[in-house]
Amino acid sequence: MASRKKLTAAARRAQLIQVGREVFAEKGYEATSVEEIAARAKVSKPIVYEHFGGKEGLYAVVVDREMEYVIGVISEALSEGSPRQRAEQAALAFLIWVKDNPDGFAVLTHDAPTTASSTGGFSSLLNEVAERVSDVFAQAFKEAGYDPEIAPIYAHALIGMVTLVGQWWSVVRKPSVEKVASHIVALAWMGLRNLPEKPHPIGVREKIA
Amino acid sequence: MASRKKLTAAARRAQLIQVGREVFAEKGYEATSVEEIAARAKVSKPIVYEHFGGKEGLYAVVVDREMEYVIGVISEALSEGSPRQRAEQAALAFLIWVKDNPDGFAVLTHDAPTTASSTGGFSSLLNEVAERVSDVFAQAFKEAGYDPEIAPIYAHALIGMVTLVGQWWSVVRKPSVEKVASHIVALAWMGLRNLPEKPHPIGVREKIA
DNA sequence: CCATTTAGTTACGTATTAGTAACTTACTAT
DNA sequence: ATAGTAAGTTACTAATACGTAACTAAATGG
Repeated sequence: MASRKKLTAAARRAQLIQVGREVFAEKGYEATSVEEIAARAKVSKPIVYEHFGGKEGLYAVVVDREMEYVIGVISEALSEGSPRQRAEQAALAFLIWVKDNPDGFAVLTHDAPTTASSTGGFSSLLNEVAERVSDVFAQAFKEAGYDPEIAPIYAHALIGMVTLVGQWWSVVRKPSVEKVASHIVALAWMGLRNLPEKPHPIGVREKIA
Repeated sequence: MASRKKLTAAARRAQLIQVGREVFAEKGYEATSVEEIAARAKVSKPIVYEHFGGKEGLYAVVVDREMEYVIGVISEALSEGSPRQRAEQAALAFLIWVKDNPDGFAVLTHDAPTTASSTGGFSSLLNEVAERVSDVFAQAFKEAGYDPEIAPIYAHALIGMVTLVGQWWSVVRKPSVEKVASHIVALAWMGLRNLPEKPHPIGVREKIA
């Protein structure tokens, strides 16, 4: 009875996706109720069913959008430049995405519904992102004539690195993403052994390699 | 009515912890019902309440045990040797834990309940592990006279790296943990830039650094 | 062998929530 | 204006799950 205005189907759909992403980000899939989404959109439950068929439907749409977006951003960042530049661009792109789109990031880090997991086995969708990046790596490894079996190790390592740092950063929000990205890339590129100037080594004792 | 035998309180408690860990590992906190836990333990629901007060109680116990264990293992691995040795030992210790205790690992990877999050903000408990490792790093950074503000970046990066690789590995289970650990450590220590012999660089083009 | 304790069970009460059926109100084009 | 349609609501069903009260069966010791 509050807001007596009506939206077009498209507009309401868009709004519901936004609100849904918000709530899924906050509570995760299982803990969110359709009713809460409806309430926050100032609309009644059946509307959600009208547009998305149900909870899973809306979730699927939200996830798909976010996945496509982040994969696109990373792929593009990875598409040209020297290897190091690619790494730098990709890391920065990912962190900027985390910064500008915390809800989407949260949705992908939370547990996926136990049932409808498309690429079964993984609990969080970011593993799926890692899988897709793995393919790119495997390709590169193959072309370079190296063992493609170990490509996933590196792909997952790098994604995992950026992901957990992103998660940490999205809570503390300091220092700047650029600074964080530079440190990450320094680590990934130079290794702990010989980090340049600003970024410093991990341990106290520096003797042996 | 099936199994007409009785266990001692301690034994039942131990069994319930084990079963609970199993189920929480499979479905995550929200999606598991105490009824299922009871059923799998071939026992009726109130027993669970008798022993742990409820779902959260059992979950808390399971999590606490697993946390203490993995933190202990990592701390010990980190306690002596050259910096590189420490890193190697820690990574290997972590991966071995993943290998030998996949359920515990899964529990810590899944979402924690939205309500009782002790160290609020984080969704998965492994972030908490990272936090505790951060402290160790910060200490080392401080003693070495470097900016301790950036220590968490490296700590989270390393843990994230090992975690996601562990998650991937716990699904494919190949190659051996030792091999995986060596690759990870090579990456962390040498960086992508100059990986030794076996581990090869990320990109195709090798010109510029 | 029987009494007391300890482990375990059945049966409920209450609450939440996914999903649906039937009805109503705002918009729009003739 | 008004007929028709698109958007939205109320009210309900069915299922699931947490938690508890009251009761029962097995072990243990005198």
